[in-house]
Amino acid sequence: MKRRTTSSKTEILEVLKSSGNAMSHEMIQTELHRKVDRATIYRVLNQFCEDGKVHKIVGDDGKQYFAFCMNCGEKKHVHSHKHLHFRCLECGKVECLESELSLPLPSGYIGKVHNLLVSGYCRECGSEEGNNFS
Amino acid sequence: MKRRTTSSKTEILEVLKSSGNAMSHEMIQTELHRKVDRATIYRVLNQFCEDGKVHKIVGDDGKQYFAFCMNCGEKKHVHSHKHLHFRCLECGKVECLESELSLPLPSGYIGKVHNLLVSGYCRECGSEEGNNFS
DNA sequence: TGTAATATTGCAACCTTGTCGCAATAAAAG
DNA sequence: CTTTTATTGCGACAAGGTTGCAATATTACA
Repeated sequence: MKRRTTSSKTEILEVLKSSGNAMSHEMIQTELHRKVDRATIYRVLNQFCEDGKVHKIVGDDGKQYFAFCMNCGEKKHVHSHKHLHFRCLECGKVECLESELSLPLPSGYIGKVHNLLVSGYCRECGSEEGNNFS
Repeated sequence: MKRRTTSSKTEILEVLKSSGNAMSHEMIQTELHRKVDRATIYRVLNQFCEDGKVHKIVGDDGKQYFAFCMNCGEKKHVHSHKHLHFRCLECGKVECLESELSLPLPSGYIGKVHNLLVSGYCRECGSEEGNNFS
């Protein structure tokens, strides 16, 4: 299966890049100028994942989020997205945090995929008037 | 809403306790002797979560898993399940790991819920003949 | 440039997970 | 034993994601 360059792919990647955050299929759809089918968006995103252009994180809301990931997208250590993610319960933003964590597994265990997410309130949403989360 | 003790509740909690792992609704259902409705299982599990008897972790498969959590279930620091989880891609087991991690958030960020999961191959599945994961 | 091969798209259909409303049932209090 | 009301089972539903298929668009190659 040789890949072909299409406008869907370039536009979706562009949206992810310029956003800088991890985005759900829905977020991407609303950012696209053209109307692109749901199935197509997923197919494109899964291709990007395979190719290591993008990585996926599953939220505690059960949804899939995809990120171009400024921190590690350029580097070549594809498929080792061992960093923490943060999802804001207020504004919905999902971002990659820089922190490279060490995750001690029991001996004999082999870790393949990392899904590390904290949800809560980001700086903007946590400091808003009226909000009093702790 | 005062809670009532029912056989569904006691049996489901018993299954979770004796398993020791985090279980999906489906895993629980197959362990129950009696037939209990899917909706009931979810309602019971969500009650347990509210009461701090059990905690929930969302897998990178998008499914919800519930654990009695031997490590912290007895202690009183309810709702602070900041530990790592491991899901085996081969046998499906989901377990709570002991490790208490420190998760550095950017300043101003407020973490509420932790969903920390590594998936891969557990000791038994990783060492089986024929398997050559790396 | 024109044509064939095939990757991609849109659409509809489908599956799974999880939730909800409602009537029937069962636990608890008196 | 009766009343109150939490719980259950059933069916229906919504959302997220995947798949099959025919139509379309890219690419390679003559």
